Amino acid sequence: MKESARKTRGNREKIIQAAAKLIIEKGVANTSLADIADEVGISKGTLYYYYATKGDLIFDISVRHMEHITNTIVAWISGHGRDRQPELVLQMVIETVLKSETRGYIHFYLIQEALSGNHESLKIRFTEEYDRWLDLIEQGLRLILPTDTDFQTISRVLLSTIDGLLMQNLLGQGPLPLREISRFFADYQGELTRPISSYTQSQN
Amino acid sequence: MKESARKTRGNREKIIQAAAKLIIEKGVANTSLADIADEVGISKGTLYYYYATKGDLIFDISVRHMEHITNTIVAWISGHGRDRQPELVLQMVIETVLKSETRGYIHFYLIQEALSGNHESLKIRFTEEYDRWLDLIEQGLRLILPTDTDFQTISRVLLSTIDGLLMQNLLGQGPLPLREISRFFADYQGELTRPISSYTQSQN
Amino acid sequence: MKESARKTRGNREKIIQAAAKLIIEKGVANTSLADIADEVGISKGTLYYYYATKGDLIFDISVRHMEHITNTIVAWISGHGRDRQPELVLQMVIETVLKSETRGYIHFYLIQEALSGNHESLKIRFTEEYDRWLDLIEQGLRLILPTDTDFQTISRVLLSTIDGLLMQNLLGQGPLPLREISRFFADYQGELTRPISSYTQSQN
Amino acid sequence: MKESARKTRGNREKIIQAAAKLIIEKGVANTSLADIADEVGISKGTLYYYYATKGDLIFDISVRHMEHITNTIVAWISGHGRDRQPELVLQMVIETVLKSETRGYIHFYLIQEALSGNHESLKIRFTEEYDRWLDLIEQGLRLILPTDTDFQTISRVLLSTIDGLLMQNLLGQGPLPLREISRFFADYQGELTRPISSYTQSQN
DNA sequence: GATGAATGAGTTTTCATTCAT
DNA sequence: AATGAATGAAAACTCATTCAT
Repeated sequence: MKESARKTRGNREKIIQAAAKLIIEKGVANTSLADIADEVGISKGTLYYYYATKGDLIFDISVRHMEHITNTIVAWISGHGRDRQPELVLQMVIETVLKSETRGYIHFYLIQEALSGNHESLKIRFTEEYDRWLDLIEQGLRLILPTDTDFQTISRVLLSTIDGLLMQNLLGQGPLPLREISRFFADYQGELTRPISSYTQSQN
Repeated sequence: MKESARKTRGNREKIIQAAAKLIIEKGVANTSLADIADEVGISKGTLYYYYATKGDLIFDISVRHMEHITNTIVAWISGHGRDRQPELVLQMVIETVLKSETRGYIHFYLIQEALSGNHESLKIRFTEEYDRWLDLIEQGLRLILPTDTDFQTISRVLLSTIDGLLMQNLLGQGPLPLREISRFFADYQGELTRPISSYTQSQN
Repeated sequence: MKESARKTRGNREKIIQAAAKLIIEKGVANTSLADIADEVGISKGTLYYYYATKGDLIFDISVRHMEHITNTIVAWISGHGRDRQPELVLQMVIETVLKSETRGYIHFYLIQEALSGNHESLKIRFTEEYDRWLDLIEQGLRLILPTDTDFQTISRVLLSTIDGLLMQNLLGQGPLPLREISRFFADYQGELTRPISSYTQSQN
Repeated sequence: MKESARKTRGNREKIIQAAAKLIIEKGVANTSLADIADEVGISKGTLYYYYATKGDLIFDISVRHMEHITNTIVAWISGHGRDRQPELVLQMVIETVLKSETRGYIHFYLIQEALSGNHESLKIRFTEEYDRWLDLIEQGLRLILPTDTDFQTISRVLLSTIDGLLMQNLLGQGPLPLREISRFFADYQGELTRPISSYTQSQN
């Protein structure tokens, strides 16, 4: 019992790792279940023993990926937030996401899958998680930026910037000026209280 | 000859329009050549008369899409740049990209295709175009932001933010605070000359 | 144009014939699209050019089969009804259905498919057609049986009997006493007007 | 030993019940061994401890089903035959088969399986049992119909009618006129001795 | 220029069956 | 007795691409 349970977990892990590797290399659409099974060294049938559907597998990978991101952000906040210069903290964050080319790429491919397939639940999951990330980033920024900052907005801009940079990075855009970008956010001095001039309603 | 040349061009146009429409709705991967042919009202065989390959068609669509973006940016700079408040100009830019949900989506899907398939030349083309856009945005910002701004960095952040917001928009993230984001960029006061503190090298 | 249209129709016909043949031999479930394609001498891909779905093909075969039965019944009524002994007419009808082992079997297999798969529309179609057959049989029997017969009931019994005999025939039940069965129906003298004794309500 | 033998029998019973339930709902083809194992609450592996093959299981279910039918007919004859009006007895018989929609359906699905798969022995078994049923029905009818009836023929017609009605019932054919059909058989007055007119040989 | 027909390689998925523990 | 894990063969279906007319 214990034996097989361990085996199961081990194999699930192997499958996830193999699938993630292939997805990072080729994207979800170009990674077939046959490819994954080959990579793990099992048969397609066995793969289906662990995941009833390709979608299920992708969902599992995505959830783990999101958890990883969340954990990483949390770790930064609690561990490194206080004692460093804002700029350096930000630089670390941004670089961590982009530098690990492997980990970064999968983020894009998974979102792409959430958007292209019939994966409504995956889409929802990502949306929820983005909200969580925004909250966490806001918390983190409160530790290193002046209190009169518009934290909500800067959090959104920071998160969006990271996503955008990731995309450009994947495209092979040359070296990104990460240090300058970090400084950009660290130096932000926008006053929260200034009245907003009206152009149109801010709607989506 | 002239006759048929005109016809050819007309059909190419129809194909592109139809394909773009379908891609916006379903993404590249879920749009088959049969779908496109149907939408145009021609046969698949005819489609192949105009484009030797699905990749060729996507490439053509992409190029036109990039040109459209480039033109739009240029128009903003030359036309609207001077006479308005920075904040309003930025808000307009951002909203224009995101609001036209239709047009925006195709950008993501085309990049996705450039990254997922064997479309090295498309990837390169996108990379080059991104550089151009960065330049243009920088030019535009020089007209509305204080001269001591780090234009290069803020341009990159702005462009990345737009890409990131687009992605989140596609995911169905609720209403984005576009007005606040515009103000965020308009209010940026970071000094260009401040020395950069060293953490690590800024590389990709 | 004419050329290809003819080709299309010809191939559709070939496919239907081949599929019918295989279904008669092995039933629908045991007849794969690969089998059918092989039998016709085309590729699976080509098969899908003609029928978008296995269900579509089965539906088409079913409709043709039903039409064939309907036509057969109509032919009996109009052609042979008047001038023969009731018994002989009935015998002919019953034998025609069962004798042509080929044709008969497919009826069972198609109904089986209608019941086992997700073929709601096929089921409906069969139900409608059964109603039509009941009407037609009733018309036919009016020509050969005494006017005070309960035509509706005897039609239903006759049709059900044929279905039941078909099933038993398929099972390999030895020679069926078709001549006696025909006489059974021909000799039926039940009076329509006798009051029905009440046991319970006659509901389904 | 006794202990385990009892357990074995108990589990076999559970498996049969579960399988029967699923077959009635979905037919044999749509009932997988995994479904059955789930329904019983055992593993697929265990299922194979009790039945070496899916075919074996189906065979066992079929045999029990046939026994059930046989017992039912016998019970009618011995118990209810004598003291009622023929028509009511017949109505009861017919309704019993069709009304219990649950039980009725399995008959069709099992025959379907006997015919579609490679179940020669099952086919034979059904054929034999049909002969037995014909005999029994004949015995029963002798108790309630006039002695000059052609019992063999009417038995066959009655059995076939029931099979046919069952099929139409499954198709969803509206309410069947069961009372009228019962009366049809009860009122039959065909003389056994009338010479058969010759049309062709009565063969299958 | 245009088209209908044909194809083949690939994809996801199902499932009865086997077997070591 | 029981089970979880593994498998392989087959199934339906998709689609970019080719080609004769």
